[in-house]
Amino acid sequence: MFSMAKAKRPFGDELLFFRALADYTRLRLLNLMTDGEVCVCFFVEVLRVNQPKISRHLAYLRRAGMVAARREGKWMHYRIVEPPDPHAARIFKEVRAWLKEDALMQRDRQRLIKVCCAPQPPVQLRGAPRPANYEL
Amino acid sequence: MFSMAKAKRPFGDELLFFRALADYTRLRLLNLMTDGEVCVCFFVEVLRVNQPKISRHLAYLRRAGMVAARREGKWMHYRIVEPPDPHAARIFKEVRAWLKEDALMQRDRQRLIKVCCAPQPPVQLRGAPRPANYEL
DNA sequence: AGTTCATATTCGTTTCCGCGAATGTGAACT
DNA sequence: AGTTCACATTCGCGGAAACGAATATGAACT
Repeated sequence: MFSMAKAKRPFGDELLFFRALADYTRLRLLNLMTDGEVCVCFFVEVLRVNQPKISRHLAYLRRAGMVAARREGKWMHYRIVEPPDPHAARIFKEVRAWLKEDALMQRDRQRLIKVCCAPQPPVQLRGAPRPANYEL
Repeated sequence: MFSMAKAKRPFGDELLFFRALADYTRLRLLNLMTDGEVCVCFFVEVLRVNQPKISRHLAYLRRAGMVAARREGKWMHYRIVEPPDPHAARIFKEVRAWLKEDALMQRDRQRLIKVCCAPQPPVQLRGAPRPANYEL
């Protein structure tokens, strides 16, 4: 499954891994998942990015073996998973630690908390399942 | 100098870093420098890639703060340098360890040794300064 | 059955990146 | 001065990646 990508180009696994990290939107998505799984609708609301773009980038991250999805009725929750390769896993962990210190990324996470815990959530999020660790 | 890239895009440093790693030729170049500095002419010979392409990718790596150059007469030697950011430095170190285990990368390094230590070097390399740690 | 809502995918366009070819630069010579 | 050699940069082109808009899928309802 992870080695399937090797067929396309030489050095497929490593390239797929680094290319997944070489995009601002994808880094923002990973950052929002640092404290647990998050529903797609929250990504759209917090990042103020249209929904197809979010879904496309999440699919990219899933192909790279960095996230996994879980269904809950109509909603999809995405969470970070550890890459099978030990080198990739160590790098990935350090990347997330890097993101955690970045000022822009911190603002994104604060906005996620704000949206989740608001007493009156935005219209688009009525009844949406809140991310883990952000229950009221 | 390193923060200059931030002006272009948000999250400039991190993106520049990961994009530098998201190319097969650049990974090969980094891999060949694992044991010390290497002259440009050896990159061309070992990777069998035309010279402007090598120079362009080396310039990219230098902009990303991953390599530094040293003049020696007509020749230019490139070496790996530690990125200033501690997170980037740790990731970078782990990346090189990853490359070191890859089969294709090992073949590249063996070819570098072969070219350097050949009793009769190829015509293009007559008199070229050999890389560090590969003296006859 | 149909409808709605959340998400995924396809489509066509644009934008960006890497490429080869040609040219430029700068050092070491005659 | 000019020439040669090693490397850097510029140029225009082709392919890949990201985009917005439209459409498809799939689950939970009436």
